Amino acid sequence: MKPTSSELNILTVLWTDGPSTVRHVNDQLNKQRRVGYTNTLKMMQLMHEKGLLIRDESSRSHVYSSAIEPESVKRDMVTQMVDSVFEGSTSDLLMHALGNYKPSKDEIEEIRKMIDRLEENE
Amino acid sequence: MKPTSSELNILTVLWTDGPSTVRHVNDQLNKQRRVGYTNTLKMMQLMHEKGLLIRDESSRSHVYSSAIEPESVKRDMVTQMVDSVFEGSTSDLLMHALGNYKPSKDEIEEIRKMIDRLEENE
DNA sequence: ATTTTACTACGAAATATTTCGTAAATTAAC
DNA sequence: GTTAATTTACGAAATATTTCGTAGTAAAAT
Repeated sequence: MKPTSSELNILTVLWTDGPSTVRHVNDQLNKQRRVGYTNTLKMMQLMHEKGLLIRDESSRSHVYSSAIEPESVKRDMVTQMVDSVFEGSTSDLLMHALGNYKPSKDEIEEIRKMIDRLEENE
Repeated sequence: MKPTSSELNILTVLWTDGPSTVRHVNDQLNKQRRVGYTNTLKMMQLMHEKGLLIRDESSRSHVYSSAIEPESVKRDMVTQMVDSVFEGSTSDLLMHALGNYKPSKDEIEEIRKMIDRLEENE
């Protein structure tokens, strides 16, 4: 699954706030940039048709929720990025991500643990 | 700089093979997927207008090269990805990248070194 | 010199993505 | 019950991206 930029904005709201009306999603989006209500509505209707969103029509204000898990989207986007930009090299991506990153001590420890775990699985 | 998908394909060829004619780029692209010559030509002309490519017109077959460094594009794309998908958390991206990754011992060592270097800079 | 080949220029078509306007329907307010 | 407010439906416009067809031009081959 490779959502477009606008779709991703909507998904992020739903992942964060849970099932929501168009009104709520639109309000959240407008904290970042101006976007019209019918615009958001149309996007969410299209996403519903695509199977990206689930819609509960039982009440007048339809309640939408994400049909896909954030983990799966994140995984796919990392994979796609590695393939398209880093020529298949995950370690190259890691190098770049680490390159312009100032992690806290805690985060560094977390990363170390992750690597230790990887090493054990050989 | 946030090149589109097609633009990225062309840039990758130029980064790998250096300054090239449209013919060469098109040949390389066709190893992956069918794409017409004029299609590639048009893309590269547009990219030239945008300032994404440099064009040497001295010989009949124009020779194009990338106007931007791969490092800078990679950096920008990682940043953009962190912002749009991982809500600003680089370590979240790292976790996902490490998550579905089976690195070799050498690569693990390389990553360790990178982390050690980060820790020193505190 | 004539024909063939390869390339660029140009415009437009095709597709995908995003945005908007208007009408119809339902609920809420008065 | 009428009016006002909110929501969805629908269609279309606007924009961005990708693909293609044709014509003109220069070089190469014969």
